[in-house]
Amino acid sequence: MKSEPLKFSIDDLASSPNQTTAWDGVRNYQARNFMWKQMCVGDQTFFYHSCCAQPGIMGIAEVTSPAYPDATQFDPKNRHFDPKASQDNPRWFNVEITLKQKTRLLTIKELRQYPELKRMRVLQTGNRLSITPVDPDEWKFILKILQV
DNA sequence: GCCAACGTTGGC
DNA sequence: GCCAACGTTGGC
Repeated sequence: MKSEPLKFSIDDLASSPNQTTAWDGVRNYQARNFMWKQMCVGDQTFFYHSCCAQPGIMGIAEVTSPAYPDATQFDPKNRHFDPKASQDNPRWFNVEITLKQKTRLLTIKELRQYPELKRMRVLQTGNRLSITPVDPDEWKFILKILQV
């Protein structure tokens, strides 16, 4: 799961109540569907910093709530307000995630050096999805690199 | 349903 | 700041 550290960094997550946050504001259907239809409570995710000097994996978080309607879509004052969404027919959903641990910074540059990760979704050219699935093999391999 | 135009993302 | 890539919008 990607986040721009200037907007919401891993330290922001660490200092959130219960080290937990709603992953709201996602306005891409594919990314929404990953949260809505594929994520389960207990799933783990890498927390990734994007759009910064040193993009890369910063830590591990866990999904701690099922998907529910994203509250920001109903709030006209919120920048993620969606006039086409209604309480009866919400369009956007989010899960909540909880920080499990910070890791060292594992940069995109380093990630790209491992042939084992060549097919990793987040590394593909032109990938702009803020949420992408990680293969179990890729997951295990990265844990090994991080020695966690 | 097609497709051009436009906006956004994100690495560099 | 540049630029490639891609999603969305909207006219037809």
